[in-house]
Amino acid sequence: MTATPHSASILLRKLERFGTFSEVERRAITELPVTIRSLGAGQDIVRDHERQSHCCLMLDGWASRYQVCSRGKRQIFSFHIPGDLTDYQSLHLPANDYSVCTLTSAIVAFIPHERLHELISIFPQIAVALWRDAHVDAAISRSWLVGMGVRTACEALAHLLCELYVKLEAAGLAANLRYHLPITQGVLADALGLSNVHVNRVLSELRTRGIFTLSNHVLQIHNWNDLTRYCDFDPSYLHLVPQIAEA
Amino acid sequence: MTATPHSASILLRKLERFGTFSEVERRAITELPVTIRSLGAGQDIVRDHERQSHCCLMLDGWASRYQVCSRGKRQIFSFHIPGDLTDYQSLHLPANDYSVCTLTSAIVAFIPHERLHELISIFPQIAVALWRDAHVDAAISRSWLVGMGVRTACEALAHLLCELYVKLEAAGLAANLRYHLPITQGVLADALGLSNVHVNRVLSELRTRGIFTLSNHVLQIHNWNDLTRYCDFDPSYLHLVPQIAEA
DNA sequence: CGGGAGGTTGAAATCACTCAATTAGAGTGG
DNA sequence: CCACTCTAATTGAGTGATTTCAACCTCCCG
Repeated sequence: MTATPHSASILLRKLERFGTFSEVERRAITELPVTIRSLGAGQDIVRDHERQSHCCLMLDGWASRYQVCSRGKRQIFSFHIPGDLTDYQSLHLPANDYSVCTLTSAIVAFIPHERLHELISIFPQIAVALWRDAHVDAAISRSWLVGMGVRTACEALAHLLCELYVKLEAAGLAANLRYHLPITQGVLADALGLSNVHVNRVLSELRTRGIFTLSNHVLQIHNWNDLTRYCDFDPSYLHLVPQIAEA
Repeated sequence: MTATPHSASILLRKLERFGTFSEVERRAITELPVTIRSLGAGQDIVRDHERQSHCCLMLDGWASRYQVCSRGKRQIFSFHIPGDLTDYQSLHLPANDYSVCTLTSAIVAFIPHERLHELISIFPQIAVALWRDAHVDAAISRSWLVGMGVRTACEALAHLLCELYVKLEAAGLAANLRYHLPITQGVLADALGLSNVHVNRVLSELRTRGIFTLSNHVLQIHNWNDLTRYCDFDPSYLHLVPQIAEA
C-alpha cells in the first residue's frame, strides 16, 4: 500500500464528462488522498453486507459488482473499468447489497469516505457530477433488465458489447470499433443470466452473422450501424457522446 | 390542477426513514410548492427521452417506470407507491431513459426542479436522504436483475411480492401479511420478463404449494418465514425494517 | 511435457413462450 | 334486469429457446 498524489486525476477526467469544474474544484479532486493497492484477478474488494469506510476507484483493470444466490449461482450487476467508482453507495448507506471483485489483475485507489463527504459538501458542482454518474449507473442496470427481460440472448449480448465499447471509448480504452475484452465467456454468462455454453453458441452465431468477431479477448466490430440496428442500441442512456469511427 | 399545501408531507414521511430532520428541514419539505394532478390508469406521466422540469411524487395509486423495445415488448423497471419519487434522475440528467405511467388511477404531485435544487443546496441532510433513496432504488433494480438472471420464475415472482410487501408495510399500506395488489398479471409479466400466461401458471403453482394466495387483487401470504426461505428474500437491501406480524 | 482453465460441440431435457380457445368479472346501455 | 362487450384470467397443446450433462479440444503456463 502506497499513497500517491494525483492518482485521482482519472476520476477528474471521468467526472468532467458530467460538468465543468473550476480550477479549485479540479485541484480538490486530484489531490484527494488515496491509498493505492495492486490486486490479482478474482479478488474481492468489497464484500456483501459489510460496512465500508472507503470508496474504491478503479485505476487499472476490470472489476464487477455481483451477488451470489443461495443456490450458488452468481449474478453480475455491472462491469467497472478504469475511472469508475465501484461503490459510491457505501458513502450513504450503512451496508452494501453486493460484493465487488476484480475480474483481471487491477490497481485500485481507496478514497476515505470522510474526504468525499467533505468534497461534496464544499463543492456542489462535484456533488452534481457524482449524482449524474450514479444515475447513469442506474440506467445501465435498467438496460441490463431490458436485456434479460425482452431481448433475445443474441441481442442482449450484442447490446452489452455496444455499451462496453461506448464506455471504453469514452475512457480512451477503445477505438476503431475494437477493444480488449479481458473477461471469460463464463463472466459474460453471469452478467447476462445465461449459461456459459449458451454464451459460446451465441457468440459463434454473431460471428457467423458477421456482426462482430471476438477471439483472443479482442472484440472487433465490423459495422457500427449494423450492430446497433441489430440489437436496438441507443447510447443516450450512457450520457456520453460516442465518437464512432467507421472502419 | 390545483396547488395544495402540505401534500408533500407524504414525502417527508418517506425521507424520514433515511435520516432525522430538524423542524426547519421538515417545514421546508412539507411546504414545497406542488401541483396536484389526478390521473386515470395507464396514463404517461413522464415520457422517454424528454426533458423534465418537475419531479413527480406519488400521492395515491401505483405507477411504474418502463421502456418499450423496438419489437413492442414492454419492460417494467420499478413500481411506485404513494410516497415515492418516480423520476429524481431528471433532477440531474437532461433526458430520461424511461417513461413513467400510472398503473391505477392516481394522484400525483409535481414539484419544480428548481425548488428541489434549492432544498438540496440549503439542507445537506435532505440531500443525503435523497441519495439514500436513490441508492435503494438502484438496489431494487439489482434485485430484479437477480430475479431474471438466476432465480426461477416462481422464486422471482415470490421475491417481488415480498419486496412489495415490505415497501407497502413501511408506507402503512399493508399489514397482517396481506395487501391490495392493484395490477394485472400482464403487468407482473412485464416486470419479471415473463409472458402473462406463464405468470398465471406460476401464480397457480405458488397457490397450490400453499405459499400465498392472490385473488381479486388481494395477496395473502400464509407464512412469512416459509415465503422468504422459499425465494431467498433478504430485506436488508431495502433499508427498511419490516415489522412482520406472524399471522 | 503435464495440468488446468477456458472454449467448443452434441444430445437430451426443461423451462417458458406462442397460439388458440374458454371462462370469469366488471361495466354499460337498453 | 338482462344482453352485450371488453378486459383479465385460465387452460391446453405444440413449439422454441436455453439448460444441463458430458465429452473433447486448445492453449497457456509451470
